[in-house]
Parts: sequence; structure tokens; C-alpha cells
Amino acid sequence: MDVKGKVLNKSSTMIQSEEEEDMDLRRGPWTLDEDLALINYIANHGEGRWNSLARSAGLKRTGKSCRLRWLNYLRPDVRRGNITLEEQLLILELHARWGNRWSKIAQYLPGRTDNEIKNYWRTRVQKHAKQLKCDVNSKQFKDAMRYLWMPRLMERIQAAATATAATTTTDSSTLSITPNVMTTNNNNNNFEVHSGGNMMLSPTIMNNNFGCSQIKQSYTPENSSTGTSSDSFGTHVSDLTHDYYSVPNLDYYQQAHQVNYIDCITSPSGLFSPEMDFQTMEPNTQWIQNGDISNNLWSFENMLQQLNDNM
DNA sequence: AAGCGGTGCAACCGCATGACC
DNA sequence: TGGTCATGCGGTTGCACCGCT
Repeated sequence: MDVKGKVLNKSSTMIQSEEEEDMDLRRGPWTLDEDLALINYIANHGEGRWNSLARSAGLKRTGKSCRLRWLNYLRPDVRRGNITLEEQLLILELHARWGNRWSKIAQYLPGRTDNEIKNYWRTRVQKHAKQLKCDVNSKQFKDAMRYLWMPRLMERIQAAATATAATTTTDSSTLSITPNVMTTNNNNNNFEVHSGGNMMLSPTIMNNNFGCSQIKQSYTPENSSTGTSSDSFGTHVSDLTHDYYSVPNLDYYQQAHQVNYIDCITSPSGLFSPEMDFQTMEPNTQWIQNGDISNNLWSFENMLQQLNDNM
């Protein structure tokens, strides 16, 4: 990393806090020494009181800057690397529900920061909206996400899970969601996480967006010895979405009743069914642990082709 | 090899909110 | 009740990196 930082002195700006007037403050990229100073200080004294922390740690940074550096980069539980398919799907889903509430969304992606999710959205999702020549907040794009993008993500996730299951048929760390979790909603406790498992999906996603019984049944109960089902989720999604793709326009909602699969997904009033309650989900639950290193959502060329075909 | 444009991400900025006095 | 301060959040910017020409 380039370690050159700018020094913010009194003449550089007319608007400065009292703190900034007291001392020259650095801006720009953090140096290794600064990082180490911050890490060491927090290790010894803990977080909080960021302005005084910055001073006490001998950092010529604002408290804000220290906080941001710690939370977004230095914190030991910050998750590095590409956004996984599961995370992509979850981001799409949560964004559909909450909009640009990045910190709220980040609560459900352990180790991911709001900044990272925001960057992901702006650089990837908005880029795809641009490719589609529509606004990211437009109904067209939202529908494209809901009915094309997310199902495809599900398909890929399932394919990956199936591949994993094939190589580790007796491995309890594969995707595991208990049947009752998938089919009931008892006191909003409608999902379950198996701590030792390689949790790939939010059951709420399964229950609500893709809650077709066939799809539900395709998931392997934790205690099942079979590990696989004849009803592959990927097959179902693929088959059903294939039918849907053939609908010759983009008025998805009007078409929805014609396609069984769509009935399973949502209504125009919202992406989630009433029983869905993310508020009851515990933030930072480790239900996304691994996942592949996918850096692409899926082929947008395919999606563009499908959309163009339907126009 | 150099220039250039696009992309991704770290960092900054301004505002809102809540706690405290 | 109003002022001050700390913190959190979302939007925006700046820059390093990478691929292409």
C-alpha cells in the first residue's frame, strides 16, 4: 500500500474542529505503523472514546478515522475476500427489504462491513443495472433481480452444495436444515443454524422466496442418511425458471399467477411473506462460513439475452 | 514500455442521533 | 430544555491497480 498520507494543516481548510486546530492531522491511507499503534492500543485499552483514543495512542488522526479504520479493516473478525454466492443472495434479499440500510444488512453477514457491502452494491449491482440500461431502483431491475438473478444464484448455490455433498456424503458439515425449520414458523423461530455445519443459505430465503414444497424437500435434513434428494433444487429452479423465462414480456407480476414457481416467491407488495421476520434473526450468527470464491453473480449476458428475447 | 480508461475499495465528509450535563 | 460531544450511518471521493491499446 502506498503509505503517503496528506497532512491536514490549518491552512488546508477553513472548517476544522478544535481538535484539528490543536495538531496537524494526517489523512489518506494508513501506514503500517499507524495500524500497529491502533491495534496495540485497542488490544490494551479496548475500543470506544475514539477521539481520546486517537490522542492517547499517539495517532495524528481523527477519532472518526480511527474508528473507521478499526471497524472496516483492522478488526480481527473482519472477513476478507470475495463476496460469496450466499452472501450475494442475502445482500440482494436484504436490500430488497431494507434498501440502502448498509449497516443493518451487514449485521446479517458476519465479518462483512457496511462499507464493503455498500461498495459491492455500488460497484457490482449498479454496474449490472447500468448494463441493463435501467435504474437500480426501477421496477424492471428489481424484478430482474427477483426473478432471474436470485433464482440463478440459488441454482448455483445448490449446485455447489450438491457437488460438495457428492464428495462428502457422510460429512455432517454439508448444508443442513431440519425439516421442521423449513416448513413451520413457530414463534418466528423459523430457521435454525447448525453451528458445525457449512451453512450455505438462510432458511428464510427458502421459506419465503423459494418456498415451493419441492424446493424445500430438496434440502437434506440434518439427520438424513441420504444426503441427497431426487428432487434437486437446481433442477427445480432451472425447470421452473425456464418456463418463466419464456414469458414474452417483463410484466412479471401480471404473469406471475401463470407460473407456479412465481407464486412461491413473492407478491407485488413485497419480497417476503408475513411470517418472515429478520428482526428475530440474530445478527452475526455464523450461518455463512465458507462458500466458494465466486466473484461473479452470474452471467449477465444470459440475463440480458433473456430480457431482450422477452421484449 | 508508456499512456489511458475502467474498476474496486479504502477513506473521508456531512448529517443524524443519542447520551450526558 | 438546550448545548455539547461521541458515535453511527450513508453518500461520495481519491487513488492504486489492472487490462487494453
